Formats: sequence, C-alpha cells, structure tokens
Amino acid sequence: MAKKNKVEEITPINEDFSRWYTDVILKTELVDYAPVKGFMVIRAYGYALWENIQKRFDNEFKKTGHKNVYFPLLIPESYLNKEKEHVEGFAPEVAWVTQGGDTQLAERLCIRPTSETIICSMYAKWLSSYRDLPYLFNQWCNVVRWEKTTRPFLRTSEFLWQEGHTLHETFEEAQKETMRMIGIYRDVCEKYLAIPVVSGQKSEKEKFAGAHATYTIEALMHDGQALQSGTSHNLSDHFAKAFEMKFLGRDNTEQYAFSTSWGVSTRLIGGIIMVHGDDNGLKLPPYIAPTQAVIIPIAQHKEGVLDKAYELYDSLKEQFRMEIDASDMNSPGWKFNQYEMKGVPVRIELGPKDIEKGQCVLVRRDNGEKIYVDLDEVSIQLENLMDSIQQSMYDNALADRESKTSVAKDMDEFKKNLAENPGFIKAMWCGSEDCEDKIKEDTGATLRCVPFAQEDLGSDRCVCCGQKAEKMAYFARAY
RNA sequence: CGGGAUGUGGCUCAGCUUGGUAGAGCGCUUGGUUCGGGACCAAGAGGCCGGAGGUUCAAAUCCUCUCAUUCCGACCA
Repeated sequence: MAKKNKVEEITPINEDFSRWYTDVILKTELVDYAPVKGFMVIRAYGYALWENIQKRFDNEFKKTGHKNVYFPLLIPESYLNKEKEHVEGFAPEVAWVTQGGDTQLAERLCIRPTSETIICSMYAKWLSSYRDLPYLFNQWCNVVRWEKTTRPFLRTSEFLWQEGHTLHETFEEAQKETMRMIGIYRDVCEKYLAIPVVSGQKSEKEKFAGAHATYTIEALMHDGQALQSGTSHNLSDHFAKAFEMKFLGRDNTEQYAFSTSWGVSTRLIGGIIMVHGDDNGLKLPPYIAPTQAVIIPIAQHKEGVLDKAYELYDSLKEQFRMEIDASDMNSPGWKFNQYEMKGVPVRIELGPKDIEKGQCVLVRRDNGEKIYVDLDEVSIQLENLMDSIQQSMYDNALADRESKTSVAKDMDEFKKNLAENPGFIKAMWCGSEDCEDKIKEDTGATLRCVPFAQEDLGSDRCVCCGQKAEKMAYFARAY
C-alpha cells in the first residue's frame, strides 16, 4: 500500500474552476494524459470508480431484460454511409484505418464513433419474424471521435461507454423503451451518483444524427455550466430502412423494425467531480466510491494500536470497501488530507486514547463532522453513515442547482441572469430553430432540453421572439 | 480549426534578455527520532533542458519546423 501521491495544493475551486478540475483529476490519480492529443490514461483509482458506476447501470439494464454483447471496433465505410443524417453528423470526427501491415485496404474502415451501423447490419441479418423481437442488447466498449478541443472525462477523442441498441415491432414499443432507458439513467444518476438531473427532450437541432427523437439528462456543474450526462434515442424506422431490418409481421406482411439506442459514458466521472468536489479535492458518493472508508491508525508505533486497527479493518472489509493506511512514512495529518483529496467518504481514526475508551472516530468527508463510536457499533454506524452521506450529497447538489436556476421572460432578463448567476435558465420557447440559434449567438447558452416536467412560468411568449410559445425549456452554457 | 501562454530530475519552478560543461524547494532512497490536521535530523540517488533540423569553436539559451499541455473562441457526448 505504498503511497506515492504528491500531496500538493489544489487551485481553489472559485478562483479558477478549470485549473481546479485539472489539478484534482491529476493529483488524485484518476487519470493522466496519454502521449497522443485528446487521449487519456484512466489510472487505477479512476477505473475503480468507473467499474462501480458500470455495475450500477449494468445491474439496471439486466433487470430490464437487456443482455450484453460485443461488436467489433472497425466498421466498413460503406456501412457508415447508409444512413444519410447519421453519416453527416459523424463524418467530421471519424478516425480511419486505411492500411493493414503494409497493405493498403480496398475499403477504408472507420473506428467506431458509435455502433448503430454495424449493429443494425447484423440485426438485419438475424431478424426474420416478429417472434424474434424485441432485441434488447447492450455493449460496454470504447469509441473514438476526433475532437478538436479535449478535456479528460468531459471530451476526449476516445472514451468508454455503454451503448444499448434495441429493436422493436412497433414505433410505440420503441418509444416506450426510449423513455424507460432515460428514466433508468435519471434514477441511477440521482440515486447512486447523487447527481440531480433534468430530463427531457432535445430540440431538432440538438438531437442525435439519424434519430427521430433524443431524450437527455442534464446536470448542472459547480460553475453553472450544464453537462449532458446521458442520452436515449428513438430511431424510429430510420435505421431499419437504411439497413433493411425487416421481419414478417403478425399479419404475414413484411415490416420494418423500430430501433432505439442509448448511452452513458466516462463523462459521468467528470460530472461527479464537478458537482460534488470542493477546495480539498474530490468528494465521492459512498455508493460508488472505490474506497468507502479508510482507517488511519494514530501513533501506530505504540503497543497494540496496529493490531487493533487491523482487527477493525478485518471486521469491516466484507461489508464495506475498506482501506487501511498503516504506512510509516507519512504523518496522520498528511493522511487526513490525502484521503480527503481522494474523496473517501469516511475516515476512521483509531489511536491509543480511543483504544483505552473502546471507541474510534468517524469523520465525514462531506461536512467534516466527527463522530465518536464504540468499536462494536462501528459497522452499523458506518452503514447508516453511508446512506446519510449519500443523501446529504444529493440534497446539497440539488440545493446548489436550484440556487443556480432562474426564470427569464425576455432576453434582457436572460442575459442578466446568465451574467449574475450562471446556471440553468428556464424560459418559454416558440419551438423555432431561429430563436435557438439567436440565443446561442447572443449568450453562448444552448437549449439543453424541453423538460418532461413542464412548469407554468407565468408567460406564454417566447423568451427570444415574443411569439406565442407553448414549451418551457432549459437553457445553459454547456460542456 | 483560429488567437494567446507553456514545455528544464517524480512534482513546482529558476536559469534564456546578454550562448561558455545544469540549479533550488518539495518528493524519492537509507538510518534514526517522531505520530490526535500536511513532523525533524543526517547521509545519498536522480536531468544529455518535449522532439527534429539549423546558426556557432560552443546552444537549455538564438532561428525554423514539429509534438503535447493549457486558456479563449468556432465544432461536438
């Protein structure tokens, strides 16, 4: 358990948020930069976090009948070209393989930016009857999108994600699936990542290339910028028609299937960092933290301290993701700071004075509260603490989001809000792309979504053009 | 992809203007003393200065190209 961490200062979060973010991800050893621009190495601590996130989502996918599969990394160019909107959307950021060994390929191959095309082409091959449906498959993989500006987790040229791809007999069924999955995304984010999200529909302009409709969950970061955190697409029969996904229906006629796709990525890690983090570094939700509690022995050279510490560790390690830092080279104070920086939800201090009293000290990362607990009650107290920290992190994130959410009835108010209190702006929208464009041009804010939960803002006029508007939308600057 | 900044032991940086054989602090190793919020003493190890080319007797330093990071815009999960 050698500690190699360089414990150094982190730029204060409100002084320079970007630098704070970079400092945190590097110093907590979540990631490091790879030699190729836009690529990152996910280090052990970062990957452990990703695995815990994966488990939570994967569990929900399985519960709803989805099975995991794996499709290849490389896709022939001709496949990509089959769906017009899709190829136009992705072509600018596709990476190509043109050579194998020293042989030039007859057809160049794209490194998947997403897998609709290859998956649909295989579905087309397998599908013959309505009895085969639905297809409910998911894959965990990497994708490559050649991005111009990159930031670890938030936008990298390669990232890890899951992509669900389902096939249905009817449009209605596909729509139901699309909504079900965006609901799962919302629930997992809120329950396990402690990130409150706004869920709703993307505008035509912002929807997925080739989709009939895109639904999204949007989270708000500490700096008031929004982060698109997961999307679910109803692809209708667009890909079915492009890839000949046909089956013989109940009425003995040939019909096109209806498909959906949905994904969340390692970008969520960026969200966790930027929603919960503070001046001391990371603050990880207990339900997904790689280490839920760390035991730090105090005056560990003294008779019996280490024995007692390990005894405690052994008694908890089955129930919690535990760590014990009995390294001799750093002082307890150093360790306190170290594990706070790494966002470990609970620190357990155990020293000679505690042992005398048969107790230990639990210290919460989220609010610094110290709790003195009898040694034989640690397990149950820790269990409660996990729930209470999780809940309180969610509550705080929600309160923070609400404090950064405002209503605008006209553009003056819109700009004023964005300048004075950056965050979500709720406003009426007439539905035109012109207004969407104009708002973006004038303010830098984009339409994040038309939320499922519509509200009465006391106006029925578009915030931009003043025409009659029926939809309430969320706007924000976004990552 | 445009504009700015940066790149020197593991980390943070000095040295560059005015070319002349590479510096500090932290970290690391070993030994000892410490230990309830970033301990201390002593002795050590470690760098052809992002990469390539050029100018020069001589380049971390000057010139050209290139790669990467970062910030600001345009583009996208």
